[in-house]
Amino acid sequence: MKLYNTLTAKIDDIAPLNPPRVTVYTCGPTVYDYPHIGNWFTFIRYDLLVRTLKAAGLEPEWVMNITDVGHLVSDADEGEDKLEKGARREGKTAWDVATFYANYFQNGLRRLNITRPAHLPKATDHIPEQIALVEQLEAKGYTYTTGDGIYYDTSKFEGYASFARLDLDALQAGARVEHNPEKRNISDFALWKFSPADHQRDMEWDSPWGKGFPGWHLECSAMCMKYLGETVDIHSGGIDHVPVHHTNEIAQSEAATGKRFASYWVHTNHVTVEGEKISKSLGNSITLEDIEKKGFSLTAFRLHVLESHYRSQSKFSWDALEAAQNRLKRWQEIADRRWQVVQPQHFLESLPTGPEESDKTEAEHPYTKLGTQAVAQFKHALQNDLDTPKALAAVELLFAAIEQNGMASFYLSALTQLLQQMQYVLGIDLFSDDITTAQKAVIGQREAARENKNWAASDSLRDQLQAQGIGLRDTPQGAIWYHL
RNA sequence: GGCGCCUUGGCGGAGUGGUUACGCAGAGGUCUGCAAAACCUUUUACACCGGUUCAAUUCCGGUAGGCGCCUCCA
Repeated sequence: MKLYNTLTAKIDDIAPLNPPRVTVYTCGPTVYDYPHIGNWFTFIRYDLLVRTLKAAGLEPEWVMNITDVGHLVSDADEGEDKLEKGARREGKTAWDVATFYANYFQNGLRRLNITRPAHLPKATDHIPEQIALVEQLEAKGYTYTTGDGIYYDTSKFEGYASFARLDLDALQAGARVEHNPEKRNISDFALWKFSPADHQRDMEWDSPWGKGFPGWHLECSAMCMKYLGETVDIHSGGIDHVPVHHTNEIAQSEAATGKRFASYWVHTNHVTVEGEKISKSLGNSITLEDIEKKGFSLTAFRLHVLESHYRSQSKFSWDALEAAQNRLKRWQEIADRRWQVVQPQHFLESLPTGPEESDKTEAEHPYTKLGTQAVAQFKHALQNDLDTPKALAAVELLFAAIEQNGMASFYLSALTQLLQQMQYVLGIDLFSDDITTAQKAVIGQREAARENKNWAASDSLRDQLQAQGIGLRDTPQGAIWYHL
């Protein structure tokens, strides 16, 4: 299994600390509003990562946090807490907002067939752990106090800039936002923020430094280490987290433990809509409900996500989603043909005959090999940095052969294997049930009616099946059915 | 202003120093009782300008355009 590692800036072989166990931490959602498709792109891709690790014979233990406090409007710890802001907008408390959107998020995981992580810890359930981490950092001299909180002194952590390859001096010169003037370095960030004097927060806790709430970066370090140990194998998140959030997580965690925080860092790129990034202010935050409202299935959406590589900046458009839905429909029809094996005459003729060639059976036939190749290519593509577009091309390789040559018996094993892989690794289930004996009988009757050119009877039988959700198409080899 | 990425045919999207990616859509044709498919064909695809090379879409340099992060955001 190979993955691009932000830490080393190259594609690395995954070697977990304690194989076959592999620990995976993902930065989850901040539950202050409905997630948009960009968020879901990310979570589908991490689901893919976990499923692929499993398919590679590893035993992933996946933890995804839920941020329900402390994520300020700016990632650099300025501005208002998103939860408190959301609460004001909706006329609820921050606690209500967090609960509502956390539930919505977990529902979304189910709807999109995203593997449920082993743990989905909430920041508000881990305040003591976070306070303990700040105390550790304080004891080691990494912190200082300002009027509004306890800050981390990034100049004390050697190599702070190296993970994201930051140019701190340039950052200083280019800063466009007003920062807390008490900060010693522009990159310093809050570990613990004091509650404001002028109003009462919904969420606040006592701490050795006074009443307040934890900084956003702190929760991930604390929960990751609590559930997965001081060194996690794979840490993942959106690409936007590289320069600030993950850089700060590394600084906090490694300063506290003196150990490497994560061996592999995996980042997904963002998706654009109409060539622009998704943002609340641009009003292009499409939700799952919007997708369903337009008549698209969430499976089609999932397939669309998998049609691009996770590290490329992908594009979302309704046309592209429609293309994915059409493709999915075609695939479902091919999957149905698992039940309709017909040995095409031209294959039988092309098979070698004669006693001296009796070993050269179907297995060596080029058409049979094609199926084996497709399965191999599929697996290889995914285990090589999650190359889903290439994996989908492998699926097409076999599916096109079936469409062109017919559903011959020697495609059956490859088809079944690919359908299993798609269900297991891609999370797209194309397995369908066979039609009933009665339905098969109807098809037989219709064939007979057609023989007799009794078109009225033939059409009525076809309508009868259509009402049961079975479509037919006539071919020279007979009728092929599919689920509508 | 700083840092980074990208530019492939109508759309989406891989990949490669010389051989069809793939999907969706469009056009023409074959087949067809109807329907639905299927099959075949199809528009000089790799931003532009140089360079390296026997050969570049694929490597190097530059130009133009787009995008992302530093600020709402995965």
